[in-house]
Amino acid sequence: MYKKVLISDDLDSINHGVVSVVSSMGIQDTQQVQYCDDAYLKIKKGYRDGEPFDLLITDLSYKSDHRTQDISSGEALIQVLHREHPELDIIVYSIEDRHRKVRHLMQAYELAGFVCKGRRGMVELEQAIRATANGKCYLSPQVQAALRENNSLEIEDYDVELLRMLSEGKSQDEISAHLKAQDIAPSSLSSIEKRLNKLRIEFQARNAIQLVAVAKDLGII
Amino acid sequence: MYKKVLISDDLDSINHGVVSVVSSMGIQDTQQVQYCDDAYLKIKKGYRDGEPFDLLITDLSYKSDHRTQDISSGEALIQVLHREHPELDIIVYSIEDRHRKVRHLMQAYELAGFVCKGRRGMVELEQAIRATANGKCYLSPQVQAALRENNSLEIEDYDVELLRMLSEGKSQDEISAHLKAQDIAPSSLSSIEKRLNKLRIEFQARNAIQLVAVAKDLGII
DNA sequence: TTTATCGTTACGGAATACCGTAAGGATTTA
DNA sequence: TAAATCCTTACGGTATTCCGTAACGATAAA
Repeated sequence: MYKKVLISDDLDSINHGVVSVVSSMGIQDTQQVQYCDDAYLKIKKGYRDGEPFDLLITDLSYKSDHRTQDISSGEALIQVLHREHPELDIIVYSIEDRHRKVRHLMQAYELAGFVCKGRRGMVELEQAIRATANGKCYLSPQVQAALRENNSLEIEDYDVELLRMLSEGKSQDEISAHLKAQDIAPSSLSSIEKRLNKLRIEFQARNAIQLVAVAKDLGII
Repeated sequence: MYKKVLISDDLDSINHGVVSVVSSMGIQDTQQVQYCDDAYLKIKKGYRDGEPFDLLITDLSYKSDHRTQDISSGEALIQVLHREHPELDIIVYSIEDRHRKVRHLMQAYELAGFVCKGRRGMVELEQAIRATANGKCYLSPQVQAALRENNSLEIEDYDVELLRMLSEGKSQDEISAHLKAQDIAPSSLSSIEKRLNKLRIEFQARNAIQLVAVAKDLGII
């Protein structure tokens, strides 16, 4: 079982609940933070002092406030920690349940677990801690299918950029000009049309308006 | 001070935190539910038994699951309770902090308070309970400006419906036909164009794509 | 090397969105 | 009542999107 656990969530009510779950499992050394930067510093300090954390439970979204942060999102925190300390177990505890996103996170950062906040979130979180402490990977039931699916058509950064510019009101002509100016290929109006057409088919959208709406719903932009 | 409090939030971790706040204030009779329908039934039962709740603390968004619900959102719950029991104090405890939405809820349903889930959410919730128990209205600091602002141009249900249909990929022609079929006026293509043009100006959008994107960001659709 | 495939670009036509103008009707104001 | 204002609708022109076709070059396969 884990000895030293760090809990990071910006909402105090969530943090309160998670701490009580972890404590009730007999883990003595639990600390909690509300900012990603604090989480990073605490984990770094743990390594420096020779008493490293062996589990991080973190949210994904952190509301920004008056305190300016170097690390402003849970994913950014996970990314840097996975790079610098790949042996640290990380469980995401988030409202996120979109399979595409879950799969991306699990695979890109080799997460120990992913628990969806929900009606049984605390119960599942306890199961996740027990499982991952034994080296097993844990996923909340509603996202267990995430890893099995292989959405053949992956969205590239280029597509996201197209969708983003569309959502900012740029015409396809302007997008073409912008890409040309930045030496990004393909940049022709025709190529942009073609790519957007592919995206429309993929997301079953009838026009660019619905495409952007769907992309927003899916969290792509 | 309140004697009997009902807490409603679909996330168990949030509920856990709110219960501990309320209990720590010395309120003995606190109950909690995770579905809007349950909240409604419990409150109804309280009145029937002659021991009504005098405060409801509720979230706004409830994730739907296998249990089909008559009341599927916090706003729907608030609406029906405000109509049937206008004397019941209601505090919303939500992640929502968009002023337009907060103002709408506060004014339409005469809420006792609105607390934003955040880093100090539990502290603010306690303040809110103390304030509203004394008949005062409470708003979290970050939304206190909501009531003072008077966004002159209000969005009507009609506009929302237009934006919703746009986001579903309908052409303006199809929207016109749909409105005509439902005997909703104005329904001419020209009127729809004009109305969308007004919305574009209001939201500073360059075209319908950006308009829908902005409307989604603002939570209008 | 030759062939096939894929990605990029160009072009043209149809559909749709965007934008100004104006007529007619309903409502409000003088 | 008469005038002014606002709302709805129609119309026409331009811009943009949508969609099919095709040429061209790069890369991969035979």
